[in-house]
Amino acid sequence: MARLSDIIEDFIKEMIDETDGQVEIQRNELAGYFNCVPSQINYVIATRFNSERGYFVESKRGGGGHITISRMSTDKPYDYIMHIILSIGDEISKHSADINIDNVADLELISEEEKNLLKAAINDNSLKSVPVFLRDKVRADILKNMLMKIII
Amino acid sequence: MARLSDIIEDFIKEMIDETDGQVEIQRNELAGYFNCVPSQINYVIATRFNSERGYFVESKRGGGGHITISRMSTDKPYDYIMHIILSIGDEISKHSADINIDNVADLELISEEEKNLLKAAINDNSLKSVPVFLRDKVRADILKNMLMKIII
DNA sequence: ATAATAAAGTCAGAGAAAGTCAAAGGTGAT
DNA sequence: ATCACCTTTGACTTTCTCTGACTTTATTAT
Repeated sequence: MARLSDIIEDFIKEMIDETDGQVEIQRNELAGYFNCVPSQINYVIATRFNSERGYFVESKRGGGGHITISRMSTDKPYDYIMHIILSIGDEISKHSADINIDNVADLELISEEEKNLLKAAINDNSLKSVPVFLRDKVRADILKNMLMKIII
Repeated sequence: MARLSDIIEDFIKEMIDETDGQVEIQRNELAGYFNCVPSQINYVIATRFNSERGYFVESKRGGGGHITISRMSTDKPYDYIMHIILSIGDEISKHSADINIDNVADLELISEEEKNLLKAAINDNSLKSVPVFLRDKVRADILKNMLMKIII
């Protein structure tokens, strides 16, 4: 059951694919196209095109205003994954880990199978014996260790 | 006299059969159909569609929310992996885990990359924050969960 | 300069869906 | 009749989405 936000997300991603990593949108125009309030575009951008997901957003208000969304470059998979590893820190929630994993999978830096394995390794079922206060720490260790293995 | 939970279980299993191993349900809708409280669906899922029984469950809350249930595939020659999963027990040493992983890789049931990921997930570096007395238990959970994901 | 207009941003509240948990209700074996 | 185990229920919580009123910033016309 794809919600409107999902549809808008897909639409923007297709635009980005077609334009080689960067797209400029008009918030009101896009909202008009999808028959929603303009602020929903902000919601989609905030939840789907944030930096955790590998996107960079700039905008300008006033006449001729616009929103520019850029996808981080994946020319150098090693650098990109290394960047993620470094950004993970000592702890990571399951939600945040999933986002990072989806991100590298979306960029085709890992296969679907690898994505599934990464997710299976760090979900709460795998970590059910670990005391809750330690889980996010263990999750970060596992994720970093596995990502590191991928680029080695 | 079949309890309602059994009826719901059968119903979901039939849906899974018809849709080739994976089904997406709407918790409230299903509860409405069976005239029960929504949380009964959670009960059925927790008791009948858990990983010990070869199912994987994911879900999303909020508008457009849903529950996805996947069943281990039966048409692939993965009996051996299931056998290993069942034989692992509550704990497994790193050494023993490595042997099992090598075995599965030798039989070409998983790729080299998958083998590396499995090993990376369960080594002592990944588990360095886990108290030593708990490590083999966590290792067993992670390994079983990942292997299960492979045969889904 | 100033005012009007044309964008985009913010934020809180309403709504939509699933999750949790403990208490109550059945059922079957001893 | 009791105990242990399974099932059912519902109140409360958490997460995700959508909306609209209000604010801020930039450009254009007077």
